[in-house]
Amino acid sequence: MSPYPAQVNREAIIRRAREILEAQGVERLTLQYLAAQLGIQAPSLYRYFKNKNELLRAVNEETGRHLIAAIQAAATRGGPETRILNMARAYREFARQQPVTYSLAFASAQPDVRPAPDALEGLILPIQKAMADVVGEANSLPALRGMLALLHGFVSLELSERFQRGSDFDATYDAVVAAYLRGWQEAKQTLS
Amino acid sequence: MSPYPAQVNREAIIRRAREILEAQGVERLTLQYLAAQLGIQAPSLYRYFKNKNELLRAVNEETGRHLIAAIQAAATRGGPETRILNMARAYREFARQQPVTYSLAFASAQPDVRPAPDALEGLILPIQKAMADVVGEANSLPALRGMLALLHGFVSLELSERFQRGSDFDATYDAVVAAYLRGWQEAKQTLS
DNA sequence: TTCTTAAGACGAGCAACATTGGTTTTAAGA
DNA sequence: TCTTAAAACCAATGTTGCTCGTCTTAAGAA
Repeated sequence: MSPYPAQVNREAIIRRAREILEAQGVERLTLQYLAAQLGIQAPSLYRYFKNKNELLRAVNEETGRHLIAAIQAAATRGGPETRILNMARAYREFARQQPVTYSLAFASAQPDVRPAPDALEGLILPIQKAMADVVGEANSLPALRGMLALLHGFVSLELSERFQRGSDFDATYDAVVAAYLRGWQEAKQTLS
Repeated sequence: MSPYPAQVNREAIIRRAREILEAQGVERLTLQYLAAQLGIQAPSLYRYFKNKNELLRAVNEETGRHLIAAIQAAATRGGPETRILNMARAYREFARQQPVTYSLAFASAQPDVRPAPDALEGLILPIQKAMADVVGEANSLPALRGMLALLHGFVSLELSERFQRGSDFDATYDAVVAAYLRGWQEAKQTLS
């Protein structure tokens, strides 16, 4: 096909970039270093990505796909409350296992490195579904948004060590998610 | 006192840096540009800050102080639930009015630019106090953490436009905060 | 008033970085 | 064997954070 078999491709670049991120941190992910790890020169990366931000966006969308997979795998069985708790745990587990890529993908202020919104739909859908079962269709959307905020907020604060340390985050997390759900269920009973 | 009256000082530098941040974005806050806006040269800034990260940390701690003032001003009157709702609204209002500085201070992944934990104690205390009144002392700490997560998470997702647009965020926010509080109150009743 | 002094500002320059343009290398297909 | 075009490279540029040594200036001592 091609008159010059490529030594790399987008997938390989993204994979290596994510490895560098988790193993050595964001600041080590320079184009020079990434290229060197791939056995090529930095300018060659521009064959595959318009610029560094586009590369980062691709990395973040890959992170999004992994997170989606983790969420979906956690929502296989049980009632809606159980599924939500399991998804919430999987969400936090994912962020704790891949803190650098998670932060880069979901806590970055830069607009042009964020995953495209529709690339994250698979993340929202299973949670939305279970939430609708728990709190009812009427409150489904605001309840979902609060849940996403709660998960992302807790994980962000935990990763950036803004909680005072010393207590059991696992139990706190479960309790917080449960409390939030209870609050919406209470509303449901009140309104119906 | 000094044999050479300074043309700038830490406060003036921090103030100008925050102006640049909100008016022109993070990427415009380079040492060269900041210095030029102050009428000095970039190397002179190193008289006042060890490096750029220390400058950013000072900027973020100033942002923290402003946020604390806004929170405290919002918690002056009313019962605990009212105070919490008002503080939550003030928190979001602050972040919406100063999105760049807020994101830099509280959504940044860089550890060494984050405000020192004890610099944010004034932020936590009033919320903690009101939370204790609402959910009881026993659950006070986990409930507080969940509340902080909820506020920060909601604001972060809203600022980074990760909610699908089109609905009333004001009402959603209030409803979400109220639901979370209700959930803990429910637990209190159940346990007592 | 003159002199000493040290803080404050500057100029020059470095290394790391992303990015670009032009050139060379390579292997597939004619 | 020759043509071709993709892939990789080399050289170079502009920007950035940062350092070093030097000069400038006004306060306080003489």
